[in-house]
Amino acid sequence: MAKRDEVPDIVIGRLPIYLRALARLAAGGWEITSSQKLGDLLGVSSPQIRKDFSHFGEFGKQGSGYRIAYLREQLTAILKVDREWEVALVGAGPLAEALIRENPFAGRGFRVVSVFDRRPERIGLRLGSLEILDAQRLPEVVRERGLKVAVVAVPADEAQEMVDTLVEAGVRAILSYAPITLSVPPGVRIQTVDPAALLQRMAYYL
Amino acid sequence: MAKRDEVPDIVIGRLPIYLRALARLAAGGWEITSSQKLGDLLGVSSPQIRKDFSHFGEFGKQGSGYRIAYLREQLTAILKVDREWEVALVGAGPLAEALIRENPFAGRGFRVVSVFDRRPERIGLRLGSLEILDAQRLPEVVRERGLKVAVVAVPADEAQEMVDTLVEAGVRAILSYAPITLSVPPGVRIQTVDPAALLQRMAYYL
DNA sequence: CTATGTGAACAACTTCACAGCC
DNA sequence: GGCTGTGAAGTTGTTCACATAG
Repeated sequence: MAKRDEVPDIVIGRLPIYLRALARLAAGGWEITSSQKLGDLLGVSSPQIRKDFSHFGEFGKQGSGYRIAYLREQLTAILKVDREWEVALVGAGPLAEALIRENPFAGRGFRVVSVFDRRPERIGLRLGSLEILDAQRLPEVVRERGLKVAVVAVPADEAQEMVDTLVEAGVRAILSYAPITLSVPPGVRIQTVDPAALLQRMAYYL
Repeated sequence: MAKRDEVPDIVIGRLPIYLRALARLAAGGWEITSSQKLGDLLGVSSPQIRKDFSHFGEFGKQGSGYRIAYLREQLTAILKVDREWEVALVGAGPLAEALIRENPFAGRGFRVVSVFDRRPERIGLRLGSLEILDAQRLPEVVRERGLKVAVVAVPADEAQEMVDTLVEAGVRAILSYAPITLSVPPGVRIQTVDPAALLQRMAYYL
């Protein structure tokens, strides 16, 4: 039962969370789970989880629950992370270095394949196994490799310009670490990581 | 008109975004703005913004709009970021290093005052001006300094343990970079930064 | 005439509760 | 008996539209 027709974005946003939890359950040796168990683990109600899944199909067995391996397959396919997207990393500062070193995208559908910086003193250096390229070559490389995904880790004043360049070159999903709201044309997605904003949100309750 | 009685958390979550935009407007020399202008800048509807503010008071002038300086004062006070919260940073890997070097919390109400790591080879080293302390001393330092806020940047398997220790020592707001759902008791807030989850969320639309 | 602040109308999301299947 | 999948009910959040103030 399900059309992928108009699934609310808020539901899409929870699928990666479910995937995270399922990966851990699988790593812990579990093969089966239930909406109840998953919900307890995540602080989400069990009907919420069942309703979320129901937008895409019927993944469980009544009476027993969900086979974890199968559910992961389904969710990764829905999110299109059952493949590895090549990612451009724009900005080669300390944060970019941390991203390359700790690689939080590993095993989650993304792999950084090229790094760019505009500062002459950084161009040509290596970050992990990647050579830092001149930001001027960004459009060329994005187009040649057909990159659709990028991570932006440049100062706030340069971010919009970089985003415009990326979009122009064909990128359609951008993760930005610049603490500003960026504008993109329809059909392009952008998400901002703003740790200070998250702290401020929590400070209200202190 | 307003009780701060029961303001929806989703509204609280937007205040830092408004603050970000106001800071930029102020930096650009603007003194006055309107819900319309702010909304255009942020991709939010103008009634949304007015309604959000109305939970806390009346900050504007009919006919003219909002004085940016005054609005910033009010919002920082509401979020309790009109002061500087001292923050414990747990985990001294590359990500922690990037946080210290790029300091995304500067000017936004938070300052990292101590860094901890459990690995003997890292203890005693410096990160910026801070000496990396033995994670064993965490409860002691948190208690002595009365820290209420912490950032967790340790591997996923160690995160829950660190969170428990922090909470036990009195921390009440935690920002975690571990890609797992962590559990905290009532009265303690936690937010997770999971860049891979954000990318996965966007991948759905590719 | 412009732009806020806000009840009332509307839309979106979540939870309930139960039929149906394992 | 246990747990899913799902319409219907309930709740929460957003937008409208206008009275009101500058």
